[in-house]
Amino acid sequence: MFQYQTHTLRPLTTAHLAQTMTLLSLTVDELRQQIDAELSANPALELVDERRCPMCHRVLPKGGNCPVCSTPQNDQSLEPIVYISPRDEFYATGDTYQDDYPEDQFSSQVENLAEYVLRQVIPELESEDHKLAAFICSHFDDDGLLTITPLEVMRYFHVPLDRVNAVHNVIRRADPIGVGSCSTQDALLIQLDVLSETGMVPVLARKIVEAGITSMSRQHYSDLARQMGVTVAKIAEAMRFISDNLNPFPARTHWGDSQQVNPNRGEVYHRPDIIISYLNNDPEKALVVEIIIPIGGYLRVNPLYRQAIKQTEGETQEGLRSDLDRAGLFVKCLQQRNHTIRRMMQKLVMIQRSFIQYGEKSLIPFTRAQMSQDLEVHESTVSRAVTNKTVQLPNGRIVPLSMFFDRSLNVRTVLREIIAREARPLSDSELVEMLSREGYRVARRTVAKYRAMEGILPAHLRHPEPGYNH
DNA sequence: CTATGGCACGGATT
DNA sequence: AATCCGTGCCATAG
Repeated sequence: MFQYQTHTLRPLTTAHLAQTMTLLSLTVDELRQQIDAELSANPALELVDERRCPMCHRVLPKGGNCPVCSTPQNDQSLEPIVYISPRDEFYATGDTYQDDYPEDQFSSQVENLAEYVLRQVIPELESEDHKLAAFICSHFDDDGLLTITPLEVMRYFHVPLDRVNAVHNVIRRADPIGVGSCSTQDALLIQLDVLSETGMVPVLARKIVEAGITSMSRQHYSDLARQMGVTVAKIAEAMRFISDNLNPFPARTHWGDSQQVNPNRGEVYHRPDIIISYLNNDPEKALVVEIIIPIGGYLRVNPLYRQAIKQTEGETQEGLRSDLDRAGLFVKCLQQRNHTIRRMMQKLVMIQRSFIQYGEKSLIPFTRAQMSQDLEVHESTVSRAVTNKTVQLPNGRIVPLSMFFDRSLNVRTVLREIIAREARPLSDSELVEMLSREGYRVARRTVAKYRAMEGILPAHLRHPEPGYNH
């Protein structure tokens, strides 16, 4: 946890840097925590409940749009509009954020998942088990897996392990099935259990999951085949079932209702830190980039406080001044953070416009290092600004910001397309040929790696029969 | 003999 | 300084 040195009187430049860097790397949720903490700790800091139009900076009427800018001018310029957007509501999938439970009961990021699961299981449990359930639910990680063990829960509450396990099992069968499992393997097993209650589950699928989570994820089909004593094709079939019906990370399917059709990695389901859209929703128009700060209104140093300081003396004044300095520093750091991100997004959006508009195929390989040169900041600054942040694209997808810096995503996408429309299974070396024809020069070995990344089987295991072809 | 995966190396990236 | 990524070489399966 981030803590202030309690009595730094003047904002040293090192403190500046340290804090700005810290703030820079925070996601909206974490930033929210920081701001809340700072607000309650420091009386000199004030949250002004007033919004200004991001375009023209006029004060907005409550809940309304800017009378001047709400219908943006017929702006033909494609220059992206980048602005800081103060908002505190939950907007990820358009639904409103509900909070039936006191906020600080759970930790920030998985708060909604925790509540969602808890709400389901509460009715099924005896009331003395509620606290167990709440405790377990508050220890989900981002993927919906448990960060603690049942044993720890047992020790914490001094209750029999059986009871913990009973509660635990109820939770794991709740909606994102497998949520709260201790490992990906556990999650898969529970999902198999639940599935087998309703429909058919290939025996082989279960055996694979039980046996080799490691060789499974790396697609060692032949190893598995030998181990199980069946043909490789059978294994492939079972794996298909697994990847179609099971999910090792329960939380990920659940929040992605908009696009469940993307089993490939890359999707993230948190509230985004940045939202990109088209002006007037028109793909021909400029891009609008909102950088979210998780408060309504804006922060400033309380002017009354500044006056009060002049009327006091001695010790009290020292105390007040320290608060004042800290508040000023905080606001300044926040501004700096926003400024850096704003500049970065401005650049990024201009470079990756085609990616945003036309999809992964058009992603231009671009590194953080190049970005840092363009922006004339240190590489680590860019790095911090990028990691852990997520972006909502105009089509509604929420992806990690780091995707904008993926060196091979475009090639992988083209590769996927080639394979999708291939008439017969092409070997890796043939794929190299196809790719180079489209202008992508990669080694044979690399194609194999990309295939693995995309979860595509090797040529001799791809069905030549009428599956799907365009 | 061909296709593919493992290991490891070097250079780029973070 | 640590990590990631593309690639070459070699072993193995078919």
